[in-house]
Amino acid sequence: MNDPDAAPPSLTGLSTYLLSRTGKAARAALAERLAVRGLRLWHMAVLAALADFGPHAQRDLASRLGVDPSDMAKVVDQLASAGRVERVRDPADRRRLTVTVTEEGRAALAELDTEARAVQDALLAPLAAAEREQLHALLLRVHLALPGNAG
Amino acid sequence: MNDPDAAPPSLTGLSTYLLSRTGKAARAALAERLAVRGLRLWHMAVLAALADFGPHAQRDLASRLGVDPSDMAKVVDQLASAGRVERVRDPADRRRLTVTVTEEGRAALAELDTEARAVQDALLAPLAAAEREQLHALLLRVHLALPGNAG
DNA sequence: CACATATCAGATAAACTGAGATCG
DNA sequence: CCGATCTCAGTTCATCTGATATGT
Repeated sequence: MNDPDAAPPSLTGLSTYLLSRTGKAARAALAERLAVRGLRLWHMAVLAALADFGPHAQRDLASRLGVDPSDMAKVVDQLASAGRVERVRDPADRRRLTVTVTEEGRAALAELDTEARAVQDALLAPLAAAEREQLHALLLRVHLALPGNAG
Repeated sequence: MNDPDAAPPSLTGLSTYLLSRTGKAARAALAERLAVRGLRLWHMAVLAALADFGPHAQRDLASRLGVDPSDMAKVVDQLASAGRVERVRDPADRRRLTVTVTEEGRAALAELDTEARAVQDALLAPLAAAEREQLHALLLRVHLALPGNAG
């Protein structure tokens, strides 16, 4: 009760504060795990987008993931250097670079997903399985309504 | 369905991703509102901690909110310049600065809370009232289990 | 002397901005 | 000529480190 590190009720009474805090903890925990492989969160996001939706122009990748095109250039460059994606000029529009995930990329994504599940299990440890599903369903609806995620 | 800006299911299937994304959106939306008053999120957090728990040594404020003491020095300094908190030397231990919220500070906090509620209403618009309470209860349990928030 | 507190200066990483090169 | 794509360089902001001054 008298925990000197307890958060202010004025803040914990706000769902947005809890979202912000738990989201930050989730991100930090996963980022730490990816760092030991020399990867960052955007690397995983790019691999996931390519695996789920197939090859993208670099511009479309940036748009889908909500990241700046100039930053996407660096991320894709790093993934290409590691052999996890391939970049080829689109013959139909030679401004565009078509990015494709490689087999190494798919394998890496599978491992990253395992890491993410482990982080999630740790984070959601206080919740029972049914509660986790509830939480996920609620979050999914909130996420879908975010600007730029229109369903 | 073919929305070119839809997020990858590999990611939206992870609750941690949804937490991270919605949390970021919540933080950004509130930060934008506070910015027009020349405030940032930490300012609100400090005011909330002082209002909820009474005066703190600056070091204890940093510890409670999980922010670096060197950064807390700046935040408190800005709040003091705006007359929202007061700093006095602790006579019992003259290394310590006891920080107290002023009436202006309390008034500001009330306004910030109104802003936060508005942001929250917008963010959680897709959910019914009972669902919002469910979400809040689940998040609260996850938050309490985070390292440094031991209850 | 060892430790704690507050503060300052600098490092680091993430996100954003602007400009240039290539191409449609 | 205008606009889109990719890329590089630089800015901004938050967070973290290190060092210093003061006090216990």
